[in-house]
Amino acid sequence: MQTLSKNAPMPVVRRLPKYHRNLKELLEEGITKISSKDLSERMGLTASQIRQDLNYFGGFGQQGYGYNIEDLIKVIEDILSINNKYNCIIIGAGNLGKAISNYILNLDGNAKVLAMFDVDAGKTNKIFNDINIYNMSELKDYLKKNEIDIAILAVPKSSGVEVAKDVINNGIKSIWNFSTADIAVGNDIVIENMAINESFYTLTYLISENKK
Amino acid sequence: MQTLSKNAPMPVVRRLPKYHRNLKELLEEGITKISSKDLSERMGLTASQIRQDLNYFGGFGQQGYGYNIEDLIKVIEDILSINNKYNCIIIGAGNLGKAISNYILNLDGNAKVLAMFDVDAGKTNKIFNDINIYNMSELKDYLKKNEIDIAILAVPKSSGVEVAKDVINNGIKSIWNFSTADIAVGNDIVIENMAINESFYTLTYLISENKK
DNA sequence: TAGATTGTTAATCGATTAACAATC
DNA sequence: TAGATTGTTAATCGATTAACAATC
Repeated sequence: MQTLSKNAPMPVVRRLPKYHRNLKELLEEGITKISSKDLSERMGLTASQIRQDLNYFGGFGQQGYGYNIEDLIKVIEDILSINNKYNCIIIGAGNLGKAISNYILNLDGNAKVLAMFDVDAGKTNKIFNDINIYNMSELKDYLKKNEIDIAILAVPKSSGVEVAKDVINNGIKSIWNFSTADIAVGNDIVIENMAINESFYTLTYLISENKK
Repeated sequence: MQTLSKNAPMPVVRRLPKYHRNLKELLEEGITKISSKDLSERMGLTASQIRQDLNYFGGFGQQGYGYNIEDLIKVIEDILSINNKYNCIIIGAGNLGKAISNYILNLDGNAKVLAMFDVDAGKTNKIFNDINIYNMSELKDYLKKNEIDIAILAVPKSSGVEVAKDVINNGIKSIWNFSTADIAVGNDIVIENMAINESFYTLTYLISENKK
């Protein structure tokens, strides 16, 4: 199916995974079609927003009927490129790196962790989830020999910027950053931050507001 | 200092931790004052936005001078309630729960994990970061006997909703949710989601856009 | 005082909601 | 056909940027 993006706004893009998740759940419940109104009630959005969001990418519904759930799931997967294969490495083999490895393992096989890296000799030369944990000194060589799509940063703040530079210098074009470091990248590099600090301090703000 | 919030918009609130982080770094570099213009260049925002953001909470700068960094840090910490004490428990003592425990340990002592819980007998009755890991069956009793501010959910999607209900039924008012479950809460409960799915699929979207 | 920079108002831009004609 | 619901345009709302008078 042709889904020509008219450069959708990021708030719209970030809602797509939520649509995807809810539609998958509906399908599991045995439901095959849904109207924007019913979906809006389930998700706590307006029906108008759902129709507006989807129409950034195309007209996937049918007047008088609604949306076919199975079709819509495929469309969204197509837009988000969920079903491509992503080869990943994780830098940092502590609890965080391992937790991310578990998360990716539970994904439907579209992403795969091919290697993990750590500076700590106590963590390297081991296997986790069938994945080799290499020493950081082997990173450069590894990236030369393997086609890696995504470098996942699970390192302390102190080494975040340096590690990011390292992987970019060795050809990495996309970074998923779990470190609390502020990483500035050039225009041809994609970075997505899991901003744990922002999240925690937003929570403490909301707690204090909630008490008022 | 009086900082009367005129109900600041959430995008502003979520930028405050970034201001905080950058100001802390500047202070460490030995800088004591900064103009909105200089800060905007450092952070990649507009000077206007910075002034606008801060003025939701009060006038903390000085014409012709700029902002005193130390003072501004304190103001932001006050707004975000960073320096309150937060007693936390973590549900889920796998790699994710442990990673979160490490993160909180590295915070400046404002938050503390008092207990961890798990269903897996192989993980319970152990100690991690000096924290006891209890069985989930002990949760209810624990919450009766201890004043807990934040329940952190590091459980699989399948049990997310149920565990959230559990903690709320036992008096918890704030949840930091790392599970991929969609958790709906009442109006008096605060929830902050670390939406890993949204983040990953946004990354895959950006990667595909980047290739165009 | 002159220069710098804020706080704040006004203008613009973007995102969400409402409305409704098109159409299944 | 009548009813339902989309796709899309218009209206509203909110957030960002620009401009500038106030003032340190």
